[in-house]
Amino acid sequence: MDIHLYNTDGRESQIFKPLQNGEVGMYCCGPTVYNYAHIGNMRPYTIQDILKRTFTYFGYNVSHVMNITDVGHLTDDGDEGEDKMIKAAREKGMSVWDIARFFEEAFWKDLERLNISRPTVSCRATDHIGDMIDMIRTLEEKGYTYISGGNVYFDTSRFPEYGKMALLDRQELREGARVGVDDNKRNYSDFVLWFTNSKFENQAMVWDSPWGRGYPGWHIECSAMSSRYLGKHFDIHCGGIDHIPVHHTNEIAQSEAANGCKWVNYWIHNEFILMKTGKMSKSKGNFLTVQSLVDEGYDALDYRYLLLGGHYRSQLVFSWESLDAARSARESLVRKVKALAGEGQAAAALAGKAREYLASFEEHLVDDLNTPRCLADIWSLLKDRDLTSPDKLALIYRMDGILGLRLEESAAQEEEAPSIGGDIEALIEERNRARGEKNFSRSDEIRDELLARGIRIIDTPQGTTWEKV
RNA sequence: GGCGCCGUACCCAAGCGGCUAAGGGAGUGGAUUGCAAAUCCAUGAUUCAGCGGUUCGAGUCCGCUCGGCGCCUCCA
Repeated sequence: MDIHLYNTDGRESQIFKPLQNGEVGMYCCGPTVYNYAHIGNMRPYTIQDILKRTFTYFGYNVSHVMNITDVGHLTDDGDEGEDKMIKAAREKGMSVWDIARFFEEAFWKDLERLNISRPTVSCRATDHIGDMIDMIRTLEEKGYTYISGGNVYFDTSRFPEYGKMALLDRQELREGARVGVDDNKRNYSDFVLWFTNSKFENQAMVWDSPWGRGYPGWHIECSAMSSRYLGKHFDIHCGGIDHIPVHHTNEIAQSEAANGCKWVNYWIHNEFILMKTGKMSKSKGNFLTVQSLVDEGYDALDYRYLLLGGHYRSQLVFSWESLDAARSARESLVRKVKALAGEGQAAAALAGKAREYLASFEEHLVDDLNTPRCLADIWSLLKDRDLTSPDKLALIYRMDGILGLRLEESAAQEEEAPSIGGDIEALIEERNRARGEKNFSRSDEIRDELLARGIRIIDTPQGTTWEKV
């Protein structure tokens, strides 16, 4: 089945053609580990997870590489400001190395809670300084660099295709609109490959290099590490839409200049999650973490559902109301799946109308990952009276293999009795006795009491059960 | 100033030239229930910000107006 993806390079939907039959190499920009990742950061990882599952579903072998940026970068725009890692380290009273590991662990935990599968390879920038130095040397040998003010710069005027993917030539950039102009640069768009001349003090992470002791510029890691793990030319590069004009533009320039060939075939960029007050960003402080949603009583998967409810290339404004709606929908799905599972096993094979539903789902999936439609397919098949329960279960389990809402797992989960300082069963028995005697004030009293302790009573024709609120 | 995106029911959100404008949440009515919860059934835009235009046919293409947002070297 053809997989259609919107390629930023060309700004059109294209049929995915792998470089090697049955193989996909994808590189995804990973986290900068000086703080917790926020829920906006989780959108790219979620959609990349969907993309990867889609390829796997259709039989591809996926090599998924993600970097961990654990080298310090700057708090301010341009070459001003304090190193973020050092700032965090000072504030937490930890070393920069410990800070990096601490937030990296927190990141993996968030991915796990959102049911995002781990990349095939995750690579730390600090483990690949040698690769970066090698690449800078190659660029230097080929004449793409110059040294100015103690730092090594990439000379963008030597790379005629600079900014092609980002369509920068169409824009009249307002130089210095937000950022101080670096007088050491020959061209406005030039960028640092290697710093030896730090503008801030106490740089904690430094390495020896042919240009002196220092540290890498912030674009080179992705070029060096992707080439190492995926080769000089690979299929897909993913990231947030904000990376298009600078980070990815610079990555393309230095990679293609160094490698002497086309670097990436498909660029997949996700739009932003916004707060009502505007963009969510670490430096603005108006961000929410996965943990903060959990603290508010939500399941991380409620957020995954919320993300899947919108298309990845559209902005999505986060609100508690929409998270509530996502939670209601997800919990309802789990209940329905649970009910179906109670009726028997999933069908071993799909036939007739069930196949039509699967076909529809697949069609929506390969249409640039139209997850809102995929969710709609699930809801439609649930309501279809012509499908048997085993068919529905089989379909849902299969579809959830892509959507990753852990429906099977959640439905199979036995409710764990919270400790309420008493025996739930005994109270339920007492209540049913009261109901039998039509003593409803007593039975309602017991129900309210249990509800206050987090247990909701459910009367069914088959008897009384309970669930955690 | 330049580049780009968006405006679809009470809310979120698909649809991107052609059957009756997906789906979810909330609401309402009914069935069920001692009452609830859950579940099931029913119910929702003669209409897609506004105004023009192109077309046999337009949320869907073009222009203008109004409103919102993002980017222009920290950023997913």
